[in-house]
Amino acid sequence: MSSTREAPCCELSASMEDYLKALVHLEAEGRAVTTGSIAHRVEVAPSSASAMLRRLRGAGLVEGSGGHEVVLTDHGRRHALRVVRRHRLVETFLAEILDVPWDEVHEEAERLEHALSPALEDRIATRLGEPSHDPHGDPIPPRDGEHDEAWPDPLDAAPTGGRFRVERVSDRDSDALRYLDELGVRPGVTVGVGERDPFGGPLWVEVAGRWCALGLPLARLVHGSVEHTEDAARVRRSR
Amino acid sequence: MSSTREAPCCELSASMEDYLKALVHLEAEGRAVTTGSIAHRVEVAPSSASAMLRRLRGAGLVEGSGGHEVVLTDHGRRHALRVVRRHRLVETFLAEILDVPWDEVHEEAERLEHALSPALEDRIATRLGEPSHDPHGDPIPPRDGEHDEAWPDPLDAAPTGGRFRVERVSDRDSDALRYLDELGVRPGVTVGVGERDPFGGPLWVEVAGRWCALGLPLARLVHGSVEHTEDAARVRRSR
DNA sequence: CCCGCGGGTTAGCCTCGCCTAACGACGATC
DNA sequence: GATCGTCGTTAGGCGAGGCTAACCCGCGGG
Repeated sequence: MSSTREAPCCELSASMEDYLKALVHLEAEGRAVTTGSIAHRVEVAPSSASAMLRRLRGAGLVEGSGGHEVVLTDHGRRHALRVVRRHRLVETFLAEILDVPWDEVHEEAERLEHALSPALEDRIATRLGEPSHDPHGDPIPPRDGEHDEAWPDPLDAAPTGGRFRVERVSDRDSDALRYLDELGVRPGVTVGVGERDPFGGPLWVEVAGRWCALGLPLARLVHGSVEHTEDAARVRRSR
Repeated sequence: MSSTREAPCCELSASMEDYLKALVHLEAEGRAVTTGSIAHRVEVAPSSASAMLRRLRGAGLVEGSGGHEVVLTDHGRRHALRVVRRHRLVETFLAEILDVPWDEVHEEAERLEHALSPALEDRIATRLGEPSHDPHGDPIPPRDGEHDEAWPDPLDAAPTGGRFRVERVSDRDSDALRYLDELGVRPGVTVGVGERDPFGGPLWVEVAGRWCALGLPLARLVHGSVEHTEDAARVRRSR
């Protein structure tokens, strides 16, 4: 039972797992992976992140080489992806088996992911048929092996006039999720991309025949890929 | 998100929940509820239990009045039963929905019970049809209202020659559970009570037509009630 | 009557994870 | 080239929850 005398590396605290997860996410979003961005992500003072990074370095999960760059070691990445896998399996499980609405599953999974044994993780995966994506369209890392966490393009960068296939929606804002769900914007849905109003105005999209205006912050939560890639390349790199 | 500024009483730490659970269990088993027995139950040094009891007293969950007796307040009992409810709901859920074998559910639930939101607790209960008992036959406390945690009689006190209906099996020893399961001793099963070998020898019971010998420690894990209560009263109080 | 012993508490210490405040280093700016 | 933010780290604390060692109290036995 003691948390002290375990294998020197295999039992991570819930906090450590949260930091590892944050590292994977920042990396995947292409953001800088620095003490500050990590602190912001896990909602903690920079000094706290600094201390935790020292601990993670000590555990061989992270390499910082003393400089500014923070990089997961192979070992650290394996652990981190494991946590992400558990999180997304739980989300999928809650949505499919218990009908928890997709805007609530994230918060629940945030706590449950730390309480799942490997055996239970396997059972859930099996029960769900080894799903590849969670309810938000996030890819579920495999038990072991390669995993691509990269995000498709954001909706706000899609070319006007094109069709955009929604593949993945950020799960970090529950209210936004609920709103998008009401509008019908979900992974798997294809929407029409309309005008972008000037001066930071909304982006007009057509969902199931209805036009609606999405504020930029909202549009940026929606990711996917452009269908009929005629002349899209130019617009796509407009940011 | 912060664990600091919540309602001053409503969010209990996982440790506190474990202690509250221990209190309910000791009480139900008729054992003395003292610092020592609590410490033993939560596998902690007596001094640690002492400190925690001070905290629980401070939170108005426990009354000790300074003397030796440790008693749950109404408030404390409500919280404690809530934890027990979550634990047993999780056990039932794991067994029914994920086919986790009954000797494993306890350990998993031990961690998951602290990570369940009230909403999820309700969803699980609903999904399972508001079950009244978990896989070991332990009664699940209702959402609110009265609850009887008392144990039926132990098998080792059943009168020789009678029939004994198994109602509840202690979930604390996983190996024992697995063994009992192999023998066919489960809640709902009725066994025949045979001779008790002398000098602490095993108790012979007949399960589904087969006779097997249960050591006393094992027999004491099995609880239930005597069927055909002819002349049982005498034997039942023999300890 | 006193002694020993079992059980509870106190004292003192540790780790983890968080905080704020102060400090230092580095790049942009004047 | 001096100055000022922006970042990161260090220093110093705090609370929760553990531990060991020492102490204290009450009770049964000699």
